[in-house]
Amino acid sequence: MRKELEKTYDPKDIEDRLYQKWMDNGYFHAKVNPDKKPFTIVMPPPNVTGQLHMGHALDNTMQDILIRFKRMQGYEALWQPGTDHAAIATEVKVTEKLRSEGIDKEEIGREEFLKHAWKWKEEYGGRIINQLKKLGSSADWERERFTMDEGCSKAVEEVFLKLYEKGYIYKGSRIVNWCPVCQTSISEAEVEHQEQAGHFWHINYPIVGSDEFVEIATTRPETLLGDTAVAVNPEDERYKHLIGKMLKLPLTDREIPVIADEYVDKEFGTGCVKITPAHDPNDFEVGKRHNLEEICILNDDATINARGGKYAGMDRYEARKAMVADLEEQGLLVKVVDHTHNVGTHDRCKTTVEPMIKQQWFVKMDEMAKAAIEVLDKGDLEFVPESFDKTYLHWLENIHDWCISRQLWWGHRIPAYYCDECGEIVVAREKPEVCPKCGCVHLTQDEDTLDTWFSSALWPFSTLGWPDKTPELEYFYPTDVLVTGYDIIFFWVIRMVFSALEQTGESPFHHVLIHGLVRDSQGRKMSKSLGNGIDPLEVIDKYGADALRLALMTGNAPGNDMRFYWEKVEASRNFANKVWNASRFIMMNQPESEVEEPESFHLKPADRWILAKVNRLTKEVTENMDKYELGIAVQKVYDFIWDEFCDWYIEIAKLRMGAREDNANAADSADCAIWTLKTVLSQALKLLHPFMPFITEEIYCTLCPDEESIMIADWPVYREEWEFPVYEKMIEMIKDVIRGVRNIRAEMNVPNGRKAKVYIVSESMENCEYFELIKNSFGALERLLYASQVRVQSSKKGISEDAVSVVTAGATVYLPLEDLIDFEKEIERLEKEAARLTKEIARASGMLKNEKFVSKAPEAKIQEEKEKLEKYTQMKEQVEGRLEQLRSR
RNA sequence: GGGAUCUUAGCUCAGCUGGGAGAGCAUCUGCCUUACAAGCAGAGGGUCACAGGUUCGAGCCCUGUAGGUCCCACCA
Repeated sequence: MRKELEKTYDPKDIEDRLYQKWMDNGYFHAKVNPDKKPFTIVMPPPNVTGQLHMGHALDNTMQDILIRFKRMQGYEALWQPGTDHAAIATEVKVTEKLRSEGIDKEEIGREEFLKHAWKWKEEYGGRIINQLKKLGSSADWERERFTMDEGCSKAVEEVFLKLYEKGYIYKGSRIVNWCPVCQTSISEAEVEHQEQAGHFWHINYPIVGSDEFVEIATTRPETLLGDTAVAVNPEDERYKHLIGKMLKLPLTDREIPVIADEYVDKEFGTGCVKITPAHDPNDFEVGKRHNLEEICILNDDATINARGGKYAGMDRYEARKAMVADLEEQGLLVKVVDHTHNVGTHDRCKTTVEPMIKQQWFVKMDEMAKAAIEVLDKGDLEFVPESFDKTYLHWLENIHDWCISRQLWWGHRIPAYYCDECGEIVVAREKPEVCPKCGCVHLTQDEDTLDTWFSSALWPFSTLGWPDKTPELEYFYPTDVLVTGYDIIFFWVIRMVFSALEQTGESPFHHVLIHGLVRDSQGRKMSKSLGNGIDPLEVIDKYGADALRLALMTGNAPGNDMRFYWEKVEASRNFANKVWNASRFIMMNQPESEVEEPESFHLKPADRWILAKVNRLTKEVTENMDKYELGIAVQKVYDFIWDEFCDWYIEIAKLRMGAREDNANAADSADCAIWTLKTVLSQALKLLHPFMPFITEEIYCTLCPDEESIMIADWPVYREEWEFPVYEKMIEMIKDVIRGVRNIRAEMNVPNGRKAKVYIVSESMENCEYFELIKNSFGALERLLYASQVRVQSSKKGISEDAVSVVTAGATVYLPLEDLIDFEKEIERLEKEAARLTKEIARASGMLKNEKFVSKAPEAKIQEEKEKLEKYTQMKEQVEGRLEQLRSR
């Protein structure tokens, strides 16, 4: 059956239709199948409220490529998808939406708010999933999960309970990072350090019972209100005498002691540090060591609280201003010095975080971190590229306990209950009927929810049914590879690893394939505020999903950032069109009846050459896929299809098609070409399919109407019987001749219409028993050489001297272009060529004369150089001979 | 302060275990050659940041220097 394709490839015509077909046929669905080996990837769950951005596009393209590749290789390939409830992100959005409707979150209360949030989730949660589908993602949507669905919530509870029982989860009053805008605690990973220009305020604290002062320097003068000591280094001679003395704390009626602590750096600042245990993590530690009072002076919104006296109610910066003014008035402000320092900000809202003492829930990290370090050391977990090992290890080696409670409503509520009577804490799945301690029936659940990453940390196994021992968990877990950006190694990768090790005893994945960021064309991060983001859907709409995918995959190595260029997408679209048209050509030449596989001895050298090429390509692509070198793999397919298959083989085949009617031999040659075209194309399409799923599917199914889908076709394998070194060499020789002739004609500005005779003088070719085959396989070789006639002979007998000559490795070619030839120029050109060859010969012979090279280099390398030397020597002889001839005219 | 990474053609980037510098875009010259002008055939263009070292041989390995980017870090 012969089918036609449209002249230009239009992705819009096919993408949605094919995606629907794949869905309808259930190709994406993976099931437990003991006859196959499993291959599993869990999709990093995008935020339910999210919109597809370039980062998603890159991340999911990579995963889809791997999944499609493995599926074709015969694995039971599961790509487990889902979405994340994204605690703060969603809560902020829902709150904003309600506010725009005039609804106040606090007024309606928790339950009402959650109803709205769920409604929002139902409404927008599917959006990003549909966008992922546009990209061609072959995830198993039947298994789509949500971090707050029943199963995942059960896993969260289970883990919380287990860790609590083990003592790994505890509640404590500790310094946490507090976001005054979001009004919640956040973890260390969520704090972004930003360098900011600030000041050092030098303030005099009067020494009680003396006229003297102690000068301290601070970047946050407002915290003075919470000072409970001033510390100096015990070795600091300047201040030794002050230790134990009391100071009058300015602007207050309190007195605070001077204490000695190693923490103080003598060299920095004035060497005296004000200690505010309630608002600084270091001071907190100092305070613990010296039993200092912790005076919290801030409200949750970072206004000064009642402890702040006259400053109470002011915002922290307002208070700072007022206090500095007052200090100045009292003559206690010594000086103000410019000072840039790092300020912790909340990564979501960029608000400066305020360290505060709060009752929060923490996960004890030391033991689990140790296990996570070991698993990498043992090699059960590998980063690609390896350099991210250090990032991972460094974080784990310096890890602090993880603050997991959030003062939010949208999320997994902490399964802890407090007895209203005796205050007993009960951690349990269900609210207890009575307090186990005092028997009181009034218990209240903890108001807080869990960090969103607490649930995503369980994603690789919670989605497969854990804590139940499901067949899926048994079969698909641990997963094979996790694909994600380097920016979330801390947030997610690490937490998945230690959670999985703790709960399942295994690393959740064997490999972590890390990619970089997609930046704009100027190298800036794409961001909403800059408005420089490119919407992947717009790209897909304009150029097709395949073009976007290819653009994201080419010219980029694992772990590296990349820039987005429309030109790159355009180039990818052009490639799609190239593939499309090559296929169109083949289909146009498809005879009515199917062409049988020819007897192998019928195959012409060019056929064997391209088979050998596609065979080698298969091997190389597979190897690179296995190494996660997706960029290299697809580049190879691209080069093969464009430079070898289209530019050479199709051109050769064209000529043979044209000659079909001439005789039986020509018809046979044409049949061989058709079979080869089809065979090579379909193999190349398979290799390309993971990268460009739509176009390859459309062509494949048109080309092979009996095939159901390329998605479920077998991944090609390397075939010993497709090695044809002799023919390959031959074709490369002819290609040299053709390129040489084209080159010279272009240089001489010979119009294509002007045909010349071409004499190929070559002993190796003329004597070659296969030469007739070569001529056959190129069909009318004349065409490729713009020749009126092509002759091959072993000597230059009978060739006019007034000819241009081209010396190639295997032959010398003469083009009698008498009227065009400029002998001066011709001599000049040949002299240049001779000089070049002389250099090459010197290089090769130099190497070969070097005893150390000969004795140390591998045999193959030596052989290679010997062959080169021989080749160039021969070529130079030819050039010299020709020069002599021309000079003696 | 620690660490990672980068510096290759005008631009953006590849270059896998060391063995004669590549691609895309851009530029220049010819071509509407009946699959494709989203195309075809050619051309020009690079001391691979710099300085040492290892090696028969270095874009690649080692050391240092300079510059850029990123991450981590409790110096008030």
